[in-house]
Amino acid sequence: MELDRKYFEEMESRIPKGTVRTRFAPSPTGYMHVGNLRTALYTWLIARNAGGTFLLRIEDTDQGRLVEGASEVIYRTLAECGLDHDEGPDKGGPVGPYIQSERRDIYGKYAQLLVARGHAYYCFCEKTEGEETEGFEKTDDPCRALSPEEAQARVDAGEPYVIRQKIPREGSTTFRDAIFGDITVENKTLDDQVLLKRDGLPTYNFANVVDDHLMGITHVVRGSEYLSSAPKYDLLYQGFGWEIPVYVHCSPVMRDAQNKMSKRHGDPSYEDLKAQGYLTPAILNYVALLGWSPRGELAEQEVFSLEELAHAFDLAGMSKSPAIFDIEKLTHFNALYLRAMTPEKFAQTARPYIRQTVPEERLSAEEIAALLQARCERLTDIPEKVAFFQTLPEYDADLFTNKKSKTNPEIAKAMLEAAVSTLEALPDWSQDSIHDGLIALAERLEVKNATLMWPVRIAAAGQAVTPGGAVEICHILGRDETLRRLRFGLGKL
RNA sequence: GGCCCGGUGGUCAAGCGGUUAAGACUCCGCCCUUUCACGGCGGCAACACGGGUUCAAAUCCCGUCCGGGUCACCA
Repeated sequence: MELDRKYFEEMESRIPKGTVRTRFAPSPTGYMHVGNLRTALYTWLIARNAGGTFLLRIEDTDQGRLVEGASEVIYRTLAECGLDHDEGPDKGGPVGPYIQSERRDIYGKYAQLLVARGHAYYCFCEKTEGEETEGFEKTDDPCRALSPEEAQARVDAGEPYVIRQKIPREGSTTFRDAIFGDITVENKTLDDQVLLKRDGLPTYNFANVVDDHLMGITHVVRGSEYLSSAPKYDLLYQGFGWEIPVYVHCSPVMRDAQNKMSKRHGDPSYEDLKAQGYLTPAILNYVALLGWSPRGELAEQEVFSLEELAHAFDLAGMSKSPAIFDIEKLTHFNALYLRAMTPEKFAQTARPYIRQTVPEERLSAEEIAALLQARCERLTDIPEKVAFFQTLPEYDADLFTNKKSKTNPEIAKAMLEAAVSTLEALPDWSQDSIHDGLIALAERLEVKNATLMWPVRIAAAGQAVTPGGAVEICHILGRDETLRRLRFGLGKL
């Protein structure tokens, strides 16, 4: 079989040089789990930190696993997160196509090139079904010894075949990882992995090497589960005579000490987290720190915008050990981001959640939001917290008893009666006048503020714990509703 | 099982031969206060184990144990 020199020269000529190029190469499963997102983030950060190029490649090597709309999840997630790519299926670029299923013919040609270079061979053996897992000795594949002419003859005769990598039997291979350093393995522990399958499609490992090279990828970022196949990658690059990229193997994100995060275990995807009321920047911030930490001056900093991350990011800060995903810490970051919003922005964000349980427009979403900002960690906490504004909950009279506020049913009754007449007589219903009126009343009655405020708040809200105090709640409810609720409370005493 | 990687409080995580072993989350206490929260202050809690090397080891070496990954015509 003739090798088409021109083809390879043409492919080579398209490869951009002299800049950092990274790629995020997900399989379109329709599910972006947290580990995936983190890998995408690190990959993006490496490119942006160096002023390089970040590209997206979809690894959809068929295998019947096609999920409708799965690529859209990827595009949407990257866009929402601000991980913009410079090249990709939707953007084009010099080294396309960027979808593996559209690159099929490429792999076959390169597999043949590798055979010609003596680093791969045709194998005509029957498919092995992994039934010999017990025997550790890898018996040499007889096809490895076939002469090129013999192999070619059988191919020409239409015999089915795969193409396998020809791993040297002797010696060892040392590869370098940016995080793990130099790792050496004996070549004899490596197997002659299949490069091109019987159906002519490449295996994942082969497609990756070919694509990464042809796309000019300088930093291969991937999960540490690929660490053990890295020496085979090196041998492949060497076999082709290609420059070996920098490997960046990221340790996994775990759900607990022994299991990775997984859809199967019901661990949340990026979209799930958003649905649970988490903010995108908070998720990114948390996830970035799960496996990377800043050095030097920034070692104490925990809150990072994407821009700040892009500046601060360095490979030296990457962790070698797996990290357990802690939803509580994510929640903490989320609370931080919620509080850091401007009141206007927060109100806008919170409004739909408020309106879930407080549809009545008369009850100001802005005012309710103001009470909420320091008091919620997730947006989804909101509906339940504010429902009492819309509907007075059923409550028991013993709520009026509170030791610290020095109230009991008897005192509460007196306080509510006094509060009702004070509030009725207020010249206007501004927050200030409610506040001043009640404080003055407490003073006049010679009780501590809490003794008056507690029963008022309980009657106004119908529950022991509320966002905001008596004054704010009364103001939001309005005079009529407040008085109605206070009188109703009085009825219980 | 072979090979590879990892192991600092419950979790994330500084540390790079000499530190009272940072910081954050969680939890607990106190202050603030009109409940709760926010904020402030304080506290509990760690170098897996055993040998070396060294004046000196969480840091370097070896072994053990534990955990993970990988050994597919899956990605």
